[in-house]
Amino acid sequence: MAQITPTPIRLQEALYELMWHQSYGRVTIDAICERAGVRKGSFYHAYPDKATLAIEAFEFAWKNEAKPWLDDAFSPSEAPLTRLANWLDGGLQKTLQCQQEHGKVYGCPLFNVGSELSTLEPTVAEKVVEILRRNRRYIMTALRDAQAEDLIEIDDADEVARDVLTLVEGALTQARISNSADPIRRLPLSVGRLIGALIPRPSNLTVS
Amino acid sequence: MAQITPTPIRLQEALYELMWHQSYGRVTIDAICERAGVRKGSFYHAYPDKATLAIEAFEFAWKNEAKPWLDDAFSPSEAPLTRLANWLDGGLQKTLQCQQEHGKVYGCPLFNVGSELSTLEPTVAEKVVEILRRNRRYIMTALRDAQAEDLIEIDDADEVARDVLTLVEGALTQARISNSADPIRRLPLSVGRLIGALIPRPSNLTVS
DNA sequence: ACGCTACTTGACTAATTAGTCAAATCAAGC
DNA sequence: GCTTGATTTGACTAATTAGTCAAGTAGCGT
Repeated sequence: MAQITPTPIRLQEALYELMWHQSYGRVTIDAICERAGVRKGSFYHAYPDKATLAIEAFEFAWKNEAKPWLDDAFSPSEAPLTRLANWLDGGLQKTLQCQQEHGKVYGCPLFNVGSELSTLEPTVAEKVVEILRRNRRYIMTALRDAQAEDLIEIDDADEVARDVLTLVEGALTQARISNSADPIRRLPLSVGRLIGALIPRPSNLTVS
Repeated sequence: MAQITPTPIRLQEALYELMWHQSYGRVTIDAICERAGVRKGSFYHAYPDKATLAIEAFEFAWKNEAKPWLDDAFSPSEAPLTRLANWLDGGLQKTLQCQQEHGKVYGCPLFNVGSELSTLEPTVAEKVVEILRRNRRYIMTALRDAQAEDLIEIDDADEVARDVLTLVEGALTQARISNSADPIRRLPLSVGRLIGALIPRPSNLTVS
């Protein structure tokens, strides 16, 4: 078959979406193959197991979705706190769009799957930690700039960046559990409280 | 067999610990029965399915573990911010003890399982939401008292209580994913930042 | 056109798992 | 001690699932 997209990529996309919408454990190899339009033999030709595929799926999603989005939202061309606003607003918009389409709030696949697999598939959990760390760098940079421009007063940008990410991921998980976007809607105020400043309105109104 | 503990309770305890240490999806009925020392027929005599058992397991754990602990930590006999300190420190101590025993940090079963099941078993997720709400009330009460005693300055105790719980649950999940108690260790400072006050030392040094 | 390699297919096995059920056992009242 | 109802047991079925493999096919360089 002359597939438009190569098999490994289709498998990555299939597992990524399935485990985000359901859970890692609930997704069978058969389900991945069905969604990817591929037979099981091809799966095992491309990957030795589900965990290996999951790791590549996360990396693929980072490179093709998360990173471009974050690079845009956290562009140094914007004022530091506006970057945070763009990021939070972008997440909310994505959530609302997804909610309209599927009737569900799915939260953050990294956090969901990472928490599910930490004790069962350490290699996947390690990948999650790595990507979360990449996320944190964006926040830290913005906070440092905000501090340098006297927009906020914090002692340790790294520590506060951890807290911001923790709060945001916590809210995304709350949103998933309660199937409601409200915890995400509240985030600008909440993050503002945490860093001791008002998060402005976002500048960037595009949604992918 | 004259079991010391009745079968339903043993099943609840078995599933609770297994799904906390592993994940809900990974735990089979057989595994529950084995750990409870009970045959599968008895399981189906006591419960129609795993989800129903999970809901009762959460309620059981609330009544017998969480509530007594929270009632103690958040006792109005203590100063409001000391209550928060007791709560956070108690969680850390539990985590460290568990880490010493099993070599793993498991985080919060409510949040882990809630996030895993929100799209798959809504009834279980609803139970999780309910118990999280109970948790929030303790925080809210302490914050109101702190506000009344001019220890903190917040506009809406309910909103801030949500943020505190979100931050704490987020940190517990981070701790699970990275298998490290550090995110929990940081919590007094982080929560202090969020409510704009220094969390004092805990008064209560007992660990169950 | 030929041959080589990489990929795909479908049919297969073995193992796990949820769920059922009739028979056996227990506990409690009489 | 007997009866009755609740509980437990172990053996069973049917379905799902991971993983294998020999044979087939497509694509590419020559």
